[in-house]
Amino acid sequence: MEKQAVTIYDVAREAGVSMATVSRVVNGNANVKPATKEKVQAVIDKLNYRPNAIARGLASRKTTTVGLVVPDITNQYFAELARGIDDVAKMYNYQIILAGADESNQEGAEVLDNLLGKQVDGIIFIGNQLSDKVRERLASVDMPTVFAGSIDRQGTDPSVNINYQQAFKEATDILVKHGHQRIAFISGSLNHVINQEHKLAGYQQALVDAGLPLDKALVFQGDYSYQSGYAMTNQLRASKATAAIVVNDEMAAGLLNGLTDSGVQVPADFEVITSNSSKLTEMTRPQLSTITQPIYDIGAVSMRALTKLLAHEPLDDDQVTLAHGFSKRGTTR
Amino acid sequence: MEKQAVTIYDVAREAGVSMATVSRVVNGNANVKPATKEKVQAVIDKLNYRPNAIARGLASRKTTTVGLVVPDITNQYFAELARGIDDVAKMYNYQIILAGADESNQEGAEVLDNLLGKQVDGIIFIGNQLSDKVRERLASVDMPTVFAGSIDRQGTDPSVNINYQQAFKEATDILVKHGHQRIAFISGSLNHVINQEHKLAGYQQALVDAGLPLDKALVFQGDYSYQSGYAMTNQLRASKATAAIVVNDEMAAGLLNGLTDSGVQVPADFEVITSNSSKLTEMTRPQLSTITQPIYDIGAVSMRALTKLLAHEPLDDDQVTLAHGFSKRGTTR
DNA sequence: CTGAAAGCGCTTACAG
DNA sequence: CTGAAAGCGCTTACAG
Repeated sequence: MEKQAVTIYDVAREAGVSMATVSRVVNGNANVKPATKEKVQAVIDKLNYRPNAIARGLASRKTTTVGLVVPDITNQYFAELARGIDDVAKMYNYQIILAGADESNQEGAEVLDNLLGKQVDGIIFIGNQLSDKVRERLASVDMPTVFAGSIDRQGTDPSVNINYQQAFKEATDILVKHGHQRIAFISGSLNHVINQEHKLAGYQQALVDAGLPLDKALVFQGDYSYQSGYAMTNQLRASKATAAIVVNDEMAAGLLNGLTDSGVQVPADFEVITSNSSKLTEMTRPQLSTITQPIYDIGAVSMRALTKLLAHEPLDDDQVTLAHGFSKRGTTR
Repeated sequence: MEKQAVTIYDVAREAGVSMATVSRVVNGNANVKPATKEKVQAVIDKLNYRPNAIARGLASRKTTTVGLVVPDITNQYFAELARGIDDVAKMYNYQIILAGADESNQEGAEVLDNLLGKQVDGIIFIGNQLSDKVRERLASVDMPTVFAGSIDRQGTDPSVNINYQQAFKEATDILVKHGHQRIAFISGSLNHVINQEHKLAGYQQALVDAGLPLDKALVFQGDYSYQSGYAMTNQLRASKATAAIVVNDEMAAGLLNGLTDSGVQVPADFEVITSNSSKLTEMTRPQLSTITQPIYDIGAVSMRALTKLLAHEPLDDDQVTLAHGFSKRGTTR
């Protein structure tokens, strides 16, 4: 089908040199006489030679390809991370293989196997939770891996995140200062380490510091979707909560609209803080007050870290923590 | 770095057969005695053998990899298309290489070259407009290509879309019926064929049918972003328009919020219809009335078409048109 | 600075 | 039904 146009052999013959020399020119190897280099380069241009990355990958055992494991690319947070990753990958001449891995089923391991079969040089993991199966498999092949905006139970691999616990504590503090006695925590599954050990922990710390009780009836688990946020509205109202802090923007948007639809005035009667500062936070009305995090940068820094790993350069910092902030918008007073 | 665990040679030796036989078993070739097959499979399982896709790709000249060219994965419309594409790709055991190609600069050609270097079997193109440079390059290599939710000037490659012209005509008809005399058309660049020849054409047709004048002052060009929609507000008001139809949801969300912020009541004083029915249309307040299109399916059908192309199976239909509809929500009366 | 040759891990005719 | 061998298009020591 594809007409494998010109090979390294063609340019070697045409330029009157060996394949090895062509290879050196293509790869920018210094040990080539300038005149030779020019001659070869001319032929390359003339023949419009483009090296076959597959052959190169087989011979060198490096594919300049990295796998991006991501549960759902239509999620704004993940998509913005992916954008940062892809941009930096491009800079360093890596390609991204998308590995959509729905976290709710067991396809993660299969997806990973496919990636390994493709001989990716490394992996970037985005997601709420790494399944045990996947972690096991990952460990067994010792593939360079970076976690972007994601927390692994083990914490042995490099990662880039904000300090979720601190950010959630601060956000909860704001609600506490506004006098709320019953503040809800709207989470994804609490089996996800990032929720249980980081975000929930920050929320609880703020309550404890304020002398408020920890009431389990104020902790809700959704599935990160707009719908699950919307569907939570009645339960939330029944809990007598007067404010909520939400772990992701899609659920927060759903919740906000649910509240509004059931006649609750936000922020007058109920305050909401979300936590990803994705594009969505500007689109709702009122706009969502949010913990701010540099999502694009988290992705970019993660990919940069992976390129270092692959080049065997030292990482200044294994567990990078970027700065977070808070943006007061329309859902807080 | 990577320990290339076991090769086909290892399992051949262990199973007491030739590499060729192992290859046949792995590829499900029928010409293997059941007993042999079992024996080999047992060794494969025992050694946990996973074929090296790179070597396979080199030998067979097929990589089971397709390139996905997409301008911005953080755009909801594109992301939902990508999701459909990726899901079907997974079913047919294809991997997706993400090729982010900002349409505003010239990196498209480079990105395509990278894809070709990686020996992808085919390409799915998502985007507002294919640059001439890219089209040229694409044509010169005759790579199987499918356009997903996207229009190419030539229209020679297979594509999956809705009937944009008809959809925009119908949507404009609705606004006409509501008595609007000045209906704005909020577009991306009019140099983009999909806008000029399809969406704008449908809008204009409705106006002509209704005996309304075509006023260029009512046609606006943004860059598809929320910000560009928001920034258009004042101009739009100055145009004396009382309704608008918008080519994508992010701009529509920006416009809606811009109108609301400047004290315009939507839909009482101004009606808005958007056209992608992405998740965003539910998140705004009021929720956006929208042309509905099966975005996920457009992606899925596109990828399915590509798999057929790659298997040299006939395509029932080269230019697939899926059904569209209209969903009345809060921004129309 | 340059070339000959082996090898990367597979698939694919070709024989039998 | 199975195997021996060539070949996919490169890179990489090794020599010189």
